[in-house]
Amino acid sequence: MSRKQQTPRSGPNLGADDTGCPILHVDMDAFYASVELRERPELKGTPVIIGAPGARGVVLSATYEARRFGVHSAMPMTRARRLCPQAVIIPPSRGKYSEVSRGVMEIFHTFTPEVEPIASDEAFLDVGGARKRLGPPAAIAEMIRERVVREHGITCSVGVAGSKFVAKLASQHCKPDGLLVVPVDKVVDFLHPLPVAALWGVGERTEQSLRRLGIKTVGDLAAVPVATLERGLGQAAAAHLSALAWGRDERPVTPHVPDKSIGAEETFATDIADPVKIRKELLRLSERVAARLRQGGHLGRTVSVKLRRADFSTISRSRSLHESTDVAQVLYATACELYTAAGLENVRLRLVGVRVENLRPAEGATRQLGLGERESGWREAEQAMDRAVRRFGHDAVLPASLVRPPFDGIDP
DNA sequence: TCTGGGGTCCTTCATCGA
DNA sequence: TCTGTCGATGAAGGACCC
Repeated sequence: MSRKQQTPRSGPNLGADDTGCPILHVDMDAFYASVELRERPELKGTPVIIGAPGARGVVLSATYEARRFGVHSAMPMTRARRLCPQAVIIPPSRGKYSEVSRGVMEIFHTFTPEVEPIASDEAFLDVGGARKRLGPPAAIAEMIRERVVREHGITCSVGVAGSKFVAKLASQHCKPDGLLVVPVDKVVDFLHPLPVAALWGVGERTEQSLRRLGIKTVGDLAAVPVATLERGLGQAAAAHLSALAWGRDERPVTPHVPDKSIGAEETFATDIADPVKIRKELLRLSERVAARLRQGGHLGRTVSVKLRRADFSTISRSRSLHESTDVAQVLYATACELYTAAGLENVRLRLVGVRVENLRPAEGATRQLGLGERESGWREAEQAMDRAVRRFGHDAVLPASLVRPPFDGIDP
């Protein structure tokens, strides 16, 4: 589901030399749209856009027929509809995509345990250890593509290379439904004609900065001394991009990357200034985040709130607690304090968010009460809520303030 | 044109203790 | 005792990714 412009696709090159190319990047083609089209085959070959039809949605995925009209992921739905009025709009059903994603990831694991998922629709695989058993990487890539189509009815593209970053560019290059091997001795030839925006880490802003330095292609970037880049981009980005421009990327495929933060946010259908309604939303988000913390076995120590004004300017405020928590009431109380301290009460907001950082495993963590503090019982109450939700479904238990009285006329 | 939601990483700045 | 410096840490914001 890459949002970057795709470079022209090349034909399959199964015959290319894949020696020293154990890394595969597998990327589903127009993932959400492809999943929907399995149930709506009559829409195949037509423009289809996946996205919430409401006023403030963005495009989550679009078929290649819709992309021909300039529609792409993350584009506001209003604009997408203007560009392609004949497109069929399908609201997303995330549960369905998660299910297919799980199935596809299971297929990957039958080839190698070295699978690093980077999104629901893409993953890196290191098949270096599978060569003896299954053959060379390009052959494995072709087997994976064949199984994904056969078992899930959707296509994917696979890049095969010596590093993650080149494999990723290769899969973008051969989309849709393609396979591209970039042999070790052809990496520089492959990279240097590409636009700098193709590189991982170069978004709109960085592209502008590079353009000011006269850099348009990866080859241009490679020719510029790191010290010059540092002045425009900062130390880390300069070193990173300079290495990538020469195809240097030592990052291994890492199957288990621990979570660093968990959060939830909500954009309102219309802007809200009423602090009572904002706090209600903070409670709802705190409940969601805390439930996910408990589900994942995490405790978090830093609580941050995100507040986006009607003009889209965004501020965040955070506070580290004395002790890590997974209790919604603690998150909520902190979020409310941060909201009040930010001085945005009665200011029109379009989005609020709650996030918890500095995570650590809940297992084995000791709960230390502060001087004079009494056990509140919230944690036990919320764990009981978790059990009820697992048994009876999502709306089985809610904090009283989130229970909507009948006909109260207030937007949720 | 009017911008979702869930994340990671980096930079800058302030503060604090040694 | 005062001042400067340095590193660690926390907070805020921004850019980027899918």
